[in-house]
Amino acid sequence: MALSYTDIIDPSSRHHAYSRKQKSLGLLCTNFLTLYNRDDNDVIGLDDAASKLGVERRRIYDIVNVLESVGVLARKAKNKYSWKGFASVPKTLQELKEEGLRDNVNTIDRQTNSSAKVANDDEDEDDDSDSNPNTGSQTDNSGIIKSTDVSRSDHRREKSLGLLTQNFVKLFVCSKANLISLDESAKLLLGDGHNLSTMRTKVRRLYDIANVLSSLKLIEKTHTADTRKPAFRWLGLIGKSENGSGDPLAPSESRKRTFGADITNICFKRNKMDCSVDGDKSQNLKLQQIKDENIVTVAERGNFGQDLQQKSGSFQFGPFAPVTVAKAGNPEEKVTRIYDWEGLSTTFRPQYHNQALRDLFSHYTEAWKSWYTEVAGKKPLHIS
DNA sequence: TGTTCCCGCCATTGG
DNA sequence: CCAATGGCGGGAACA
Repeated sequence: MALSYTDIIDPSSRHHAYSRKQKSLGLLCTNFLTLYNRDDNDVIGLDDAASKLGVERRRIYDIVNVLESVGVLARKAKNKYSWKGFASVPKTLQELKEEGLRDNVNTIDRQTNSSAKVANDDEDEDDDSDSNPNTGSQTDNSGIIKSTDVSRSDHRREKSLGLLTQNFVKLFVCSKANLISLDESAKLLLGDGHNLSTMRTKVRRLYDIANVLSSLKLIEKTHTADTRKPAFRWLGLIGKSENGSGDPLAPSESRKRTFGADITNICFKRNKMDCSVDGDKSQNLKLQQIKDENIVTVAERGNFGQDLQQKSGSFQFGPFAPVTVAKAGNPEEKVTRIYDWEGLSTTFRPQYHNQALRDLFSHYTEAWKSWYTEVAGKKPLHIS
């Protein structure tokens, strides 16, 4: 009653009916990340992903779309996506921010959004001028800008999951608010013409997106301080770990997980159950423990459970959690890690409440990163 | 009961 | 024309 048995079921699983949690988009995304967030990932085939993850193709589209919206992936061609990694997330966020600010003049409200509307998507498309495959290397478009003018047939785009994701993210990045409830953001993202039905649908999508974003740890689920209403808090680039290159444990050991046991879950149908996965119980912990502490701003460090859930919970035997969490008594929470430079810049993202400061810092970070990218040739993507 | 959100039908789009 | 893509909302797990 009080506690759900699902959290304490025995490892070998008993009967149990179908469990939704095991098939959530968030988990799927985590697995996806686990599967592809490694060194050289040339191209990611949707079919490949679908079969490896043991899900239907439709679901892959879902996560891939939001992943792309944040910059983790880039669409290469039909059925093919390229892995860009978390390293390109900051850049994307920055672009989104600028775009958002530019789009809707000054609508930055204070903390509690009141009567301010942010990012209203009208009827027509919002002609995002950045839909080109910018491969992280800034500067001029290298070649592939064939977008003479946005295809006007993209009337469908306006309701796409991808765009919704970006707008949702803009909501956070453009305003100072760190806490937003879904129906709130749905209301915001929806003009005013809000039909109950329309709202509901929008919120459904938002749930989907939120789950994936949570998996990426860009946001976290919580509750509003005063109200008991559930909401999502923006985490942003706080502690991006694995960058695919600075990961200490990747090498030597089996980088190519030989045990795709749980990543590849092969159960379908709602009535079917029993995924016979041995390690999924630890994933069920979810992130409930956080409770809410209105004081915590961006500094988030207390979600070890989640961290474990993502990494060790998925596969591997709970390895490098220590490096990440290390200290626990450190008040200021500056996860000092030793990734590559990008990781560092990310980690040291200032936690000031001052928007201007953050903005400025972001700018410098961005500039530096661009430079680094060029000089170090981090991303040898240069066609022409 | 209200909230969360997975499933998959089927409209679109692209080749 | 067919295959890839992806809205959309019913309705069931969950709290």
